[in-house]
Formats: sequence, C-alpha cells, structure tokens
Amino acid sequence: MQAKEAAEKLQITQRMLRHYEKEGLMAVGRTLNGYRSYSAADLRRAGRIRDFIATGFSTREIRAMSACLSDEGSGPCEGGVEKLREKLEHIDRLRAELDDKRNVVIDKLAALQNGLATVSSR
Amino acid sequence: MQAKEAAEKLQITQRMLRHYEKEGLMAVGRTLNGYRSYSAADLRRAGRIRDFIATGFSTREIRAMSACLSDEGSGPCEGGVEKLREKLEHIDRLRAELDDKRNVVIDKLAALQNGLATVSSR
DNA sequence: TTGAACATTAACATTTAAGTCAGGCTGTGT
DNA sequence: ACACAGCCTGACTTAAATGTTAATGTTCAA
Repeated sequence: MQAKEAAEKLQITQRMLRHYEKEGLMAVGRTLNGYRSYSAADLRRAGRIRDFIATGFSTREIRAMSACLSDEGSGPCEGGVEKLREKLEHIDRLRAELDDKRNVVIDKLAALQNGLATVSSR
Repeated sequence: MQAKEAAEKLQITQRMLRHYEKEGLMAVGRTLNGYRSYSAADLRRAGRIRDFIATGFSTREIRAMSACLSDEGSGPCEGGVEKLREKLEHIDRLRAELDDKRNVVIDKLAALQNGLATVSSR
C-alpha cells in the first residue's frame, strides 16, 4: 500500500509518516520505482507511533522503547509499561476532575429542571 | 506560597510555572515585593495544566477549555471531555497492545520455567 | 502523448515546551 | 554591612512535530 492510502487509514499526514521514518521509529520498504510500500505490519507500527505521540511521548522516548512497537512480543519493552502508567495517572487525575465538574453541571441542570417542574406543576 | 515551593510540590520547574502564566493558562497574584504568590487553588490549577500538557495537549487546546481548569464547575468545558476521551482511546489502544506483549513475555518465561522445572525434576 | 494524480527528496518555516543565562531586586541571618 | 538565597524579567537556545513549498520522477487513462 502506498503513502497516501496509508496516511488516510491512519488519519495522519504523509509528512508525519515520513517523519516517523526519518526519526528512526520505523523502516518502510520501497517498490522498484522508489515509492514507499506500507505493509500491514508497517501500518500497525505507524499507528502505535501515532498513538504514542498523541499521548505526549517524544520520538526519543519512543525510540528508546522500540521493542514495544514491533508486532512480535520481542524485547523487554524498556520501561514502556511504567511510562504508560505515568501517563495514565495524569489522565486519570484529569478525568476524575472533569467528571466531578460534569456532575456538578448535571446536578445544576437537574435542579433547574426540578425547579421548573415544580413551578409549572403548581 | 512562593515559586520554589510551588514548583517542588508540583514536581515541575519554576520555568514551567512561568510558562503557564505567560501562555495565559493561569493568573498568579503577587505579593507587595512583586514575588509570585501561589494559592492552593493556583496549585491545583497548575497541576491540572501540567497533567494536560503531559498528556499531549497544547497550550492552545488547554486555553480553549480553560473552563475545565478552574476549581468551580463553571463553564461547559468546551469539548474537554471529548478530547480526553480521544486521548484515552490512544492510551487504551497502546495499553491493550502492551499488555498483550507483556503477557506473551510472561508466557514465554513461564514456559521456560516449566521447561526447566520439567528438566530439573526429571 | 499529454495531463492529472501521486510519488520522491530537500529545504525552509512555524509553533510549542522547556532549558539556560544575564542583570538586577529583595529579604534574612550574621 | 555583607553574603547568600530566592525572586524577577528578558532574551537566547534547542528540540520536536508539523506545515509548506519547490523541483522532479512515475503511472495511467483519455
């Protein structure tokens, strides 16, 4: 599969795919004419890279745990799990707080509706 | 509380605190001498900003949902929940894959140990 | 065979987070 | 009074992720 299609499937730009490659996060094969040719495995790997980056990991960090990126459960995944856990902590904290806020808003809305109901039913 | 202590509590640098301020993510009061004075609410807010940034949000995104940052469940939190959900998707995907890999490794280890056990018990 | 669509590389630009350093004020203990 | 630690601002710097553009090659269909 060539670049355009791969980028579309991954919902990222071709530029980013090239970026991953230049940063040494993945190696992509070429066809005779020199065009990049993405295998299914390449797609999966690129998808993981995309997710890592979207989650705030730098290319350096990602490179450091490239064992996590290949399909085969190869290496010891150099601290990948721990770092992900850290990220999760950040996210969980935020989510908890946001949920609280959402509940407050919902409560307010409910109170308002009750108030209206009371008024209109009187 | 002044800058140094605040930074220590949040486990970030003073530079980052100043950065948050300059980016318009938070406003910090000053004492008579011009020193920044961080209130408990400021600390909480800065902590949230830190978490958002560590989770891959840009200052622009954070600014856009600043309603999510104040202590009071004020605004409608401009898409904050949805974006967080997206981040969670990324993380969840990665976590699932990493867990799979970890399991593979664990299985291999177990197999190895079994093998050894079998051998040694023979 | 010409043009549209897609590919390539390379170079330049922008934005953001964060480090670092310089020059100067403040506050406190001796 | 002095030193020392902490604060301030501002500017320079770096690294990363992307965007953008330009110049050029390839494929394919009309």
